[in-house]
Amino acid sequence: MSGDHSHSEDQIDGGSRFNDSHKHKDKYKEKEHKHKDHKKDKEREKSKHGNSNHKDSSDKKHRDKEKEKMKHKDGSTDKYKDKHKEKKMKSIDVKVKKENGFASPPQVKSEPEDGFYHSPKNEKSLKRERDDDNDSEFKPKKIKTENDKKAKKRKQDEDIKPKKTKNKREVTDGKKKAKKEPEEKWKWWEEERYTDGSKWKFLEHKGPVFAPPYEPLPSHVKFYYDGKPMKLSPEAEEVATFFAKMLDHEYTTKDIFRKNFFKDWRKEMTAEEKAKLTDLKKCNFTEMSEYFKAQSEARKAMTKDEKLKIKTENERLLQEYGFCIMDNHRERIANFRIEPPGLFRGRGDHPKMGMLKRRIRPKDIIINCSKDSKHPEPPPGTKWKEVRHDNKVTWLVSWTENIQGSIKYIMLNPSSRIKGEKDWQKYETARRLKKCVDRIRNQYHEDWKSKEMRIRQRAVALYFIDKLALRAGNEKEEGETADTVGCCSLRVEHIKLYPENDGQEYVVEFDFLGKDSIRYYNKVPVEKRVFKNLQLFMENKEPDDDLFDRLNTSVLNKHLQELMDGLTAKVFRTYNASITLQQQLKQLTSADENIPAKILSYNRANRAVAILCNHQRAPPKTFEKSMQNLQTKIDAKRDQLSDAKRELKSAKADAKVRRDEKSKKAVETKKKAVQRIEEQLMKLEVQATDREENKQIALGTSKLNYLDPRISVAWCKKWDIPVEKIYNKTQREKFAWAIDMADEDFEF
DNA sequence: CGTTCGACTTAGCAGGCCGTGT
DNA sequence: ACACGGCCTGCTAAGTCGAACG
Repeated sequence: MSGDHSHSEDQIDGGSRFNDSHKHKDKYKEKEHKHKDHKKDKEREKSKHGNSNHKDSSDKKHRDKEKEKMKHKDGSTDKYKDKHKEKKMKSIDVKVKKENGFASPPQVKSEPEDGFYHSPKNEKSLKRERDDDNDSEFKPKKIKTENDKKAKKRKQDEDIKPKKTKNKREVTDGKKKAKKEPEEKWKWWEEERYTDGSKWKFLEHKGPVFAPPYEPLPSHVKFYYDGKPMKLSPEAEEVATFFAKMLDHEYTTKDIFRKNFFKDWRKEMTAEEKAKLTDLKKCNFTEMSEYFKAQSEARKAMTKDEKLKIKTENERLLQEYGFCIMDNHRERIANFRIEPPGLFRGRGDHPKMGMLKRRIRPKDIIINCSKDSKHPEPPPGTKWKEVRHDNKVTWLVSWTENIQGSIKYIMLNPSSRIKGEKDWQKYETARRLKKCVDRIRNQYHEDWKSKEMRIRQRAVALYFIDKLALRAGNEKEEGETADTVGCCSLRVEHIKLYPENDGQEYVVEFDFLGKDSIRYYNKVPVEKRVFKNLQLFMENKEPDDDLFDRLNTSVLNKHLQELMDGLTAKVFRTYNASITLQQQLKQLTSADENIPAKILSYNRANRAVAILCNHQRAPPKTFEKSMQNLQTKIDAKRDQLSDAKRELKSAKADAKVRRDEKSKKAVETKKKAVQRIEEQLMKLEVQATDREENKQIALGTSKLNYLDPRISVAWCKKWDIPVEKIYNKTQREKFAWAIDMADEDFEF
């Protein structure tokens, strides 16, 4: 390989990093078998580069070489700065007292003295506590005493009130920012947090909602084998319907999918079925498939009444099972329905696609709740696998899934206290990184020159994580999952080095499949020293060898932990995402623009982050069409505008002649009309731009997971933009803490 | 020490809900 | 009132990372 990498065509397309990853799958497929045994590779690598002696000598050689070339370098390139231009770079005393000198006053938190509150026994403090205490903006303290009162009161009368009814007004009067927060909303962020590692003191819930039982097909819907109708046993039939439902999907044509499916299907068959059904190709599911399509049509065609009935029933289920009581508050559960059985479809080229995801029964279920709560009842005649009372975890229900053998959980909604606190804490950690990132960057620049290979590798990897916002890249078990990588698991075949490319020096081309098999493609100029190191790391390796053979995520994170308390690889993503948003907003927002234009700016800032984090999406199927529609609207609006202008002109002329009040008024009216239309036109145009730029970029992920909401809230307040323009209802619920506490001066 | 497990966050997509424009 | 399409929500897979394990 090497020479002709098969990407030329990709590069053409506008230098875009965005390509349909799935289209490229085949390329990766070939490679797949090649790098079959990683562990071995790694070992081999190690011995290749030997320990001490070999390594040292080769390192040294390079070191010397680099030294001379290194001169002009080092000052991080402008490019780099561009990307990370922080405003406050000056701090010379990067060192500072910082991230450990927490003065955390482990104050005695007053524990409400009633029934289910028992005092924490082990008072080991949590990271989170340190974060907080350490952070100036973050002061639950003063509120403390007050909180205690509240806490007590909370516990007795308890606001276990049924859902939120209000809200409505807040939307309607949108503009004048919700003057009165409905006081029923619990502001957990003004209260103390647990310091003893417990996640709750009291937890009560109704358990999960199971998937509805299988309903056998009506007898007129037939399955055919080898052209002949065949009645299947209910078990086999159910699995057959899973396949039938996916029939128009491309993956039912894939070998692996079919093979996995057939194998698992046979396990559900009776002996006779098993004997008879030996070839998937002879199976005809089309009648079943048609039947399901008809069903779904029928569902769409239901009357209002029927739909309403379903809706009501769903609401009932939600009210009954969708909430729990945690520490005296009624909190929304994220996923209270157990995943129904079906055929597993992993993302990308997944070796297990098509396998049967089995039905979860009560005896698979572990319930977690407090001892003194009313325990959820298993369905009649069944038993839970276990009921436990572990308040060191946040989940309510768990079970083990059969495809990967991993554990699945039922947990709370993002709007819950328990998720919110964690989220808040995450951003506080990122803000602490901001305080010492210069120091850390200096350090890894230094480490590029280390005589130890492992340190250089660590330093280069960290540089990628920082500069490119790559994920950490844990190793994965081969054959269990799609072949995807992150930073630490990059292989030689995933990068190409160009001493010079398009007039730039030391360019690295990345091309690999990351999480969810989304392709990461990027060409970046790097510091010379990085480049040289990469050459060194790649020496004598095969394409499927690990690029960083002396590094893994655990080593890296251990190192990071030493640099800053709570620092891990993913904190860099959070930090860089948030700081980028803040900078971009500062840079792109202009005071004199109207609201739609400002929102475009916001979206562009958001987009910059999404691009940084490589958050892609498939272009919406209806993209072209909707673009066209929009264009049509714009054209119409243009016509309307010129009409209005013409009218204005004639009205003016008229007024000039007549000089009476009435015609003057008419002019004013027309003027207003023109203005209004201009505004509308502009709004449409902005919308078009926004949409076009957003074609294959997904903003949601960064908005939800990487951008400190307080930055957005502050921006809204500063420019008098209603938060509703930025966050929809769900998002506002999730970020209620930020909306409540950030003012326009908030600085990330 | 490396490996596995457990808990929790991050991710894109399908499908349907709902608001908009006619 | 209705059709259309955009966006929201639910879903669940796929990551990260620390701790337990052997």
